[in-house]
Order: sequence, then C-alpha cells, then structure tokens
Amino acid sequence: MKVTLKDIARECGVSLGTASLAINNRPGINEETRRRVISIAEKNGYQPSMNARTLTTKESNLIGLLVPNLTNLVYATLVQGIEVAFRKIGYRMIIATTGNNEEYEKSMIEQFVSFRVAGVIMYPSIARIQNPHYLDILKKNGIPLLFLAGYYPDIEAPHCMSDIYRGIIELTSHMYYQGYRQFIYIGGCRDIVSNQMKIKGISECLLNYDMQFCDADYVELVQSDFHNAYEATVGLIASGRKFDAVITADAYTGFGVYNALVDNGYSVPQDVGVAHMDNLIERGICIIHMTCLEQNLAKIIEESVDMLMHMINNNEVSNIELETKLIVGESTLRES
Amino acid sequence: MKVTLKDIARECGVSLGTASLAINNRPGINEETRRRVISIAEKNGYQPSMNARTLTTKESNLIGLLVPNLTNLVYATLVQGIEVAFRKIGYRMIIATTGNNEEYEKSMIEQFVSFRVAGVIMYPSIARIQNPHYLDILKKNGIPLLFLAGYYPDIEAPHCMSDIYRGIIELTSHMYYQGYRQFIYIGGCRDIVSNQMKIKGISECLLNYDMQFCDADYVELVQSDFHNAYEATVGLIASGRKFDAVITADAYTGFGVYNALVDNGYSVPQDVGVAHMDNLIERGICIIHMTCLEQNLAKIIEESVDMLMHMINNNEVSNIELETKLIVGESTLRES
DNA sequence: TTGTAAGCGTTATCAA
DNA sequence: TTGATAACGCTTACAA
Repeated sequence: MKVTLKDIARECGVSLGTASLAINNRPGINEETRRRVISIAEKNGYQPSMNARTLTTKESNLIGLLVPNLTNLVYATLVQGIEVAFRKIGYRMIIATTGNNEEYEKSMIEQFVSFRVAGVIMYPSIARIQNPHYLDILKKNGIPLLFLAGYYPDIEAPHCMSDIYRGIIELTSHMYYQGYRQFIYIGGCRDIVSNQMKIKGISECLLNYDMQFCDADYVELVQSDFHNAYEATVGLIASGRKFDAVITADAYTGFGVYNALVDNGYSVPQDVGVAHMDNLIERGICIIHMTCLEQNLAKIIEESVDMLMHMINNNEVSNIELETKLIVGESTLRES
Repeated sequence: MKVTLKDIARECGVSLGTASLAINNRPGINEETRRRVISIAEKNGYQPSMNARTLTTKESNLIGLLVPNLTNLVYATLVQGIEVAFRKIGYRMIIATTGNNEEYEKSMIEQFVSFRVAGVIMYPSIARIQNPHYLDILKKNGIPLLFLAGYYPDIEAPHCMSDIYRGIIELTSHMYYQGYRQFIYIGGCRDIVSNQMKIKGISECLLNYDMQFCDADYVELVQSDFHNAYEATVGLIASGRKFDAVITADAYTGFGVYNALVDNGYSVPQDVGVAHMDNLIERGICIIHMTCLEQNLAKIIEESVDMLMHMINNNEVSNIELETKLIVGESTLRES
C-alpha cells in the first residue's frame, strides 16, 4: 500500500540509484530524467521513508522535546517556540509530555533513543525523582541532552534557564519595601531545582532585613494549580497563621490564593500582597493586575535551540541563566 | 556510538536472532539466555531502533497529530488528552503545529507519511486553502485521516466535532430572550467550516424571530485574539455601527471585545451582551464571568481516538457531532 | 533452543 | 549519466 522508491523507479524505467539521485536533487543526473522521476513520484504521492533513510544515513534530523504537559501556557509557549525554531533550520521534533510521571519520563526518553534523535531538550519536572540515571541511556547512545528551565543536580548536562534566584530577590525586596513582612511561598514540590532557587532567594533576601524564611513558610502543593492553591490558602487562614505576603509558583496558583483571600474578607494588596511567577495571562482578562516575575521565554527558546545545535555539532557549551523582569501590578502596591 | 542489537549479541556470544527473541520477550528461548541478553542490553543502554523495526515489521505504532498551535488552550487540551489516550493503548504520537500556514500543513502531512504513521488526526485550520488535495497523499499511502473539530469540505474523511450549529442556536436564543436584537459575530476566517456553522446557526435562529444576520454582521479578524478583537470593536464603535450583542470565536477574543466596550463607556451586559465559544479560563481569574458555549473536549478526545483506531483496523466509522453546553454568565444577564 | 539468511526502503560506492 | 550491489539494524522463517 505504501509507495516506495522501487515503485517509482520501476514506473520510470530507471534504477533505484538513479531514482534516489533524482528525488534528492543530487548532481550527476540527466535533467530530463530527474524531471520525469520527480513528476512520477508526485503523481503517486511518494514520500521517502524516514525509517529507511535514517537507517542508512544515520542522521535523523529529529529533536526530542519533553515537557511536563501542554496545558500550562509556559510549557506550551516554550514548545511552540522551540518547534518553530528547529523547523527553520531543517529539524523536526518529537514532542512528548511526562505528566510529571517518572515512568512516563523514562519511557519517553527511551522512545527518543529508539528514534535515534539527534538531541534531546527536557524540562525536568519530576518531584522526588527516584533515580534520574535512566537519563544515562542518552549518553550511552551519544545523544546530547539539554535541560530547559531547570536541571537534575545528579545529571551532568548543561541547562538553559532563568536566573530565578536573582529575580526572586528583586521581587522579595519590592514587597519588603511595600511593607510586607511575613512571607509565604506556595508552589509545587520543594525538591525541584527551580523551587530551591526561589527558597534560597527569598530567605537570603529576608536575611538582609533580619527576617527569617523558615521551612514552614513553604507551602507545598501536590499540584500547583488554582484549586489546590485556593484550598491551601483557606487552610492557612483557618489555622490562624499570620502572613501578609504570598509568592506563588505560577499565575493560576496566584489567582487561587487571591480568590481565597478575597472570599475570606481580606483585601489585596492592603492586608496581603500577592505575586506570582510568569506573565502569560492577558491582563485585560484578569480580575486584578498581579505583580509577577516575567521570564524571557523568547530568549530561553532562542538560546536553548542554539545550545543544543552546538552540542549536536560537538561544540562545548556553558550553562545559561537569563535575567527575569519584575512587573509590578496592583496586587502588591499598597496605597501609602 | 549508537548501541545496536549486534553489539549486544556479540557481547553475549549469541546470534542476532536469539538476541532479538530475548529482547522482544518471545517464546522459544532459554530463560537463562534471555536474562543474560536483557541484562547486558540494559547495562549498555540498548534501545531497539524504531527505524529498523518499522522497516521490517511495517508497523509503526505512531500517530500523527496536527493542530494550528499549542498556545491556545483548546488545542493544547485536545493534544494532551489525545496523547495520553493513545499512549494508554500502546501508540506514540508525533505532534506538530501548522501555525495556520498552508505550507507548513502540507509539509507536516508529508512528514507523517515519511514516518509511516498508522493514522493522522488533524485540526483543519487553514482559512482560504488553495488546494487541500495535498491530503490525498495520505490516501495514496493507505494512511487513515480523521478531522478533529472541523473538516475540509472537499476532502473525503470522517470528522469528530461539536455540534456547533445547535449550540450557537441555543446561545442566540438565550441572548434574544435577554432582549438583545442586533448581533455581531467576531472571529477568524469565515471560510472555515466551524465558522460557517456558526453563521448558519445565528442567522437561522434570528430568522425565527424575523431578524436578519447579514454579511456585514460577521467581523472577520486576520487572527482571532485579544488585541485584534479589541481594535475591531473600537473600530465598530467609531464607525457608529449599532449593535447590542456580540458573539466571539473564543475567550480571548471575547475579552478583547469586553475591554474595548468598557473602555469606551459601554456597560456589559446592560448596553451590550457578550458571549464566546469555549470555557477554559478559570473563572476566578476573570474580570467578568462570561456567557459561553462549552465544548465537551473530553468526549471529543475519547471519540476521536476511538474513531481513528477503528479506521486503522479497517472498520467503518461515521461522523460524530457532540452536544455543546450553554454556560450563562454575567455578560449576557440583564437585570430585568 | 539456537544460528543463518532474506528482506524491509533507503543511500553510497563503484563499475559500466 | 546510469545501474548493480552492499550496508544500515532489525524481525522472522527456516534450518540445524
């Protein structure tokens, strides 16, 4: 049923080799023959088999991209940007999601190997990862790996991400100057590198002002989303815990917190200040303009594609950490 | 650099065939040998080459999925759901975006063919498509095609989508009963099937009330998003055009309209009612609870995966059109 | 239970 | 400018 080069060659009355030259626009073939082969190929809907081609040439021109999911706009934006960038330079992508599931992550990495991809970009996401050394399979097969927006400390591979540490210090300082004193962070698993950077940033910044950010100030959600954040905040209020500043892992989580506060009679920003990571929701949609820390996703996309290409070409690369940008909104601007 | 089965066989001191049996857990091989082969394979990070395997078995277990982009939550939700569903039944996906670009769409379809995918699901999106017959290449290669959430009228392939026609009638009626009389639709290209269904629904519904929905009442945006909708609405207002009801292609467009109205001194829902397709933005985030027409995406996912599997197994399938659900929000509820 | 060899659809090498 | 042939990594008869 599939159309093969042999079919085309036969119909044209030429040999396989000749047909191959024609299809691939290689020199050393009569122009007239080429045209005939190509036209017959098109007529029959012939497409060269990637499988056979990769097998012979050992070049797949394929990139594997692994992200936690696609319904989070940060991931989706990264994926889309990276796909477009690679397409421009003649590479194709296999996009896969892990669902924050270690089994899936492992199986998708194996999948990439079995496709013989030229390189892998992965957004590391698994919370308490059991054994990230299944990533070693990439090295064993000579496939370069680049971590996007984070990394696994145990695995030797370069990364391209935002300098969240610096960014969160800027954010914390801003909130401090607005008079907020008791900070809470609400987000996903604390074991993830990016979250560790946040904790480090917040606590070191507060230390400068002789304040402490302790373990209990990190509210760890099973999943960082609107509803979990809402419930967690309600719980926090019910527990009588004192706090006047909340920083969250992403916008959805931030709005969950905001709604819980308002529903319980608190005013934002007067009673409590709220800020979140990332800036992807159209402001005109939102019930309040939230203060947030914007990552330069476009730059992350550009740099990570660049880095991986260097790695594929056996060049050295060094880690990249990009500046973030503080966007101050109403949610942390107290009337003074 | 890549690890092959030959390497494993050699290291184990068995033949290629035997190694293959072991790796694939086939019967007719000594248990002890199997264990040895498998353990050596794991040690070396061996992964069978999909390329070679597909070439021999002629079964790829791959599905091609094509959507306009990933940053729109509707598409992302569909992609994610479909990926998970196929993974459960042992298929892998190649996810690609078209960026609403006909060239890209064509090239991705060719890509799918060259991967020898078992089937293709595509979200048709190209506005004024020049020649959708590049899809014929799928049929020529015996690859089943399923349209998701729309279809190209000229191409013979089944589709799975919402019954937008019925849904939009329900929405229009609701707005009529709220006293709205002059309808505008704002969305993308009118040539797209789903938009035609909307026009048909609105105009037939209005006809029942002796009202007309004419050509000029369809405001066609180059791209249906927040900013274009905002500008278009401002333009509409400036032109002195009379209208008191706006239905939009999606939530972002709807909020663009809403903001333009409010910024120009109109009140929603008193002066103008606004409603949009789809219901994916967390309500707690939004500045207003908009009336919208919710598609049953979960069902679309389930049914489309099911349909494609039937097609792959050479069974007949018939088109599916699923009910939508009207969610009434503040944006069309006039105080009476 | 294991080994041998043909074949999958390409590309690449070498002769003609 | 073309054709024949080996090779890529794997599966699968079939033979041993």
